[in-house]
Amino acid sequence: MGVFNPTVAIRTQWILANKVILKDNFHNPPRNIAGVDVAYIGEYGLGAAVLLDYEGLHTIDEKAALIKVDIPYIPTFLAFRELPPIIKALKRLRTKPDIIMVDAHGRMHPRRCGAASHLGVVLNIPTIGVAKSRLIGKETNNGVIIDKGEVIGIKLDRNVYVSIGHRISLETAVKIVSKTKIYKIPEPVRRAHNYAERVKKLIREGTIKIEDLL
DNA sequence: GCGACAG
DNA sequence: ATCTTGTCGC
Repeated sequence: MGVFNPTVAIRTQWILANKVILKDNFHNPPRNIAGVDVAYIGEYGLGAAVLLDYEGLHTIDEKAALIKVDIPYIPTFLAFRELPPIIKALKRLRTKPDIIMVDAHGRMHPRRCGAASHLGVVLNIPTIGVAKSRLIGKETNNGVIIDKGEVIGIKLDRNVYVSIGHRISLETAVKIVSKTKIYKIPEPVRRAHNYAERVKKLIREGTIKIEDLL
């Protein structure tokens, strides 16, 4: 594990948080939407990016990428560990996504810079954060998540947290998540997760060589 | 100081 | 996240 500097990381997050656009800033509805996720194979992080058409939610493209991960998982600093493999996989998609759904929190973060927001600002692409558990904030009876008097996200169903990533309003983010939700986990991130597991299995079986995804 | 803590 | 098989049920 390489060294990780929390002080620098915190400073970076505040800077990026201030660049987040909290209103809709993209062609709505989008033509397509991408889902991203990361699986682990030893010292490698396997980034997965799946692109679907927003209309029928059909898979248009799916790409994977491996990269060595030397940063440990530390709550509130997930982006520094998972974004490298995710960005590498995204760059392999044949089409640039209109919007990206990330398997993590966005604004629902102590410094308002969860991995979803971090990714959106760095790539300047609209993003939405979808997590399966809470990181911060308190929930009101109606599913609204609040932190320091600020609405930072919404809780759907049982354990599906939605927050904006970048260039989108919370209202629109919730609408998009709801529209792409067939099962508990919305399709973009669900497919990215399944794809990552599928590739991971092929690697373990030897069908795919690690070098081919580096 | 104590408890919480995305994946 | 990961270690791991089958099994019960719609």
